[in-house]
Amino acid sequence: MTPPITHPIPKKTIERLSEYRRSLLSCHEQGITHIFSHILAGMHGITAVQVRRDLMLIGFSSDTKKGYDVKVLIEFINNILDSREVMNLAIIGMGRLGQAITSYFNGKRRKMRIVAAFDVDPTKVGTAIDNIPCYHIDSLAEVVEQMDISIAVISSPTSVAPSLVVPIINAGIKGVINFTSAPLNFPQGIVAENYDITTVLEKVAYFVKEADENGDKS
Amino acid sequence: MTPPITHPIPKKTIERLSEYRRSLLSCHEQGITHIFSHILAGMHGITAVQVRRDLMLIGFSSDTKKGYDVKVLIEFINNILDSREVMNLAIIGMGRLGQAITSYFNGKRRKMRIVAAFDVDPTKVGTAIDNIPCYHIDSLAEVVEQMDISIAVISSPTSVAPSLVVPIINAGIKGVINFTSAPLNFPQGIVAENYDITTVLEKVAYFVKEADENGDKS
DNA sequence: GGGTGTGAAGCCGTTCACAGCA
DNA sequence: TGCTGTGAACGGCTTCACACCC
Repeated sequence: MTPPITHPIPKKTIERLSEYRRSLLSCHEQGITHIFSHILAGMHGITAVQVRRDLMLIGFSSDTKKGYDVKVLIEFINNILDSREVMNLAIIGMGRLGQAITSYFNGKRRKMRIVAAFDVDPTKVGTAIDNIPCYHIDSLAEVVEQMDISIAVISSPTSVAPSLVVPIINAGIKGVINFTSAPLNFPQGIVAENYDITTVLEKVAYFVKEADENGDKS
Repeated sequence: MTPPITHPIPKKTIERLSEYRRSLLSCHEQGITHIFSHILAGMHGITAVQVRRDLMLIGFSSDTKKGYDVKVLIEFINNILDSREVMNLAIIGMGRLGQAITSYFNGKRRKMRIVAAFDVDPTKVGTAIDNIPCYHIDSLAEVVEQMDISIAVISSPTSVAPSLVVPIINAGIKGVINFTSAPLNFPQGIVAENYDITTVLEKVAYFVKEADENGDKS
């Protein structure tokens, strides 16, 4: 049932599919069986055309004019986004941010699971936090190999983040999400996303300031 | 010294300015006084042209050909990004994510400060966590008014996030960063950024899967 | 009429290519 | 020569406009 995959799906569309899916799941739980493009769009503050275009890009179309079948669409998005096998993730840095991410995330998706944490704190190493076993960072390569981990989430202090790059590469990690403020460069072949919380705060602050100074029309 | 501000600066450029600034500050600490565009670019995994274009857009240019003067450039970016007065922020949801954000952020920037937290947990309300006083969410409007808070960071459980929208609007908040998975719609006039951690994880997972299935050239 | 699917146009951000300057 | 500044080309994403279908 996986669509033949025509041509590459844009990054932005992938992001929105992930968001659509969450809304659709929540609709499904509420017993909603069909949904119009403009309703789905409204939930996300975007236009109906945008939604329809995204669905077109993934090759989805509804046969009926009563809106999209929620259950069918969820399945379709699952087929696009989810990997066949469960994808295993590791958290590097099991401080408050690491724990927050773990508890926000685990259990939410069937095809992704945070299976290991890494830290240097001797009070954490060797224990399990929120049911996630915590290892010393030095054993990254072995554990990644043993547990078949493909993605690493960096939630360590910013200062130690740069020193993680080489170990992560050597461990054979395929994807990285970096939540620290240190911009990290990984070689071609590793999917990396820098997701710096400080930057968002500063960005919002800037546009608030701008709105205040200028266009704040009555 | 604030530049006359020609025409609106793109969102993406603002994000990068925030990132450049952090790198420049770290260069400055190390005693580096001048930096070439291609060096700065390399730190962020982008091209030198991109850096120069960004600086062009904010009206910065170097008189010397020995690279950009680090200190001068930092000051220039400060003038763009920072507000004149300190901007006060509130955290809504003082769980692990809220605490993590607070400790990651506070003290980092002179012109932004997290000054209050809101929660419903009676063991938290009335106390101070990491030196941030914690109030009950019901007193949002009063505290926002009293403390002159303009930005709210939502780090509550996803399930309660939708119920925060109206109180936030009524409290007169000007900017919102939403870290939950619930897409929130705020009216025109409020700067809002949805910053969903789950989406990033799913996005990276997708592109890892894609790289695995297709182009993984030797 | 109210909704969907989609070519074509438009917009925005990045990259190219090159002029100018020490 | 090596770096900066920038008009122009390019490419990706969004929006317009409209055909089609219940």
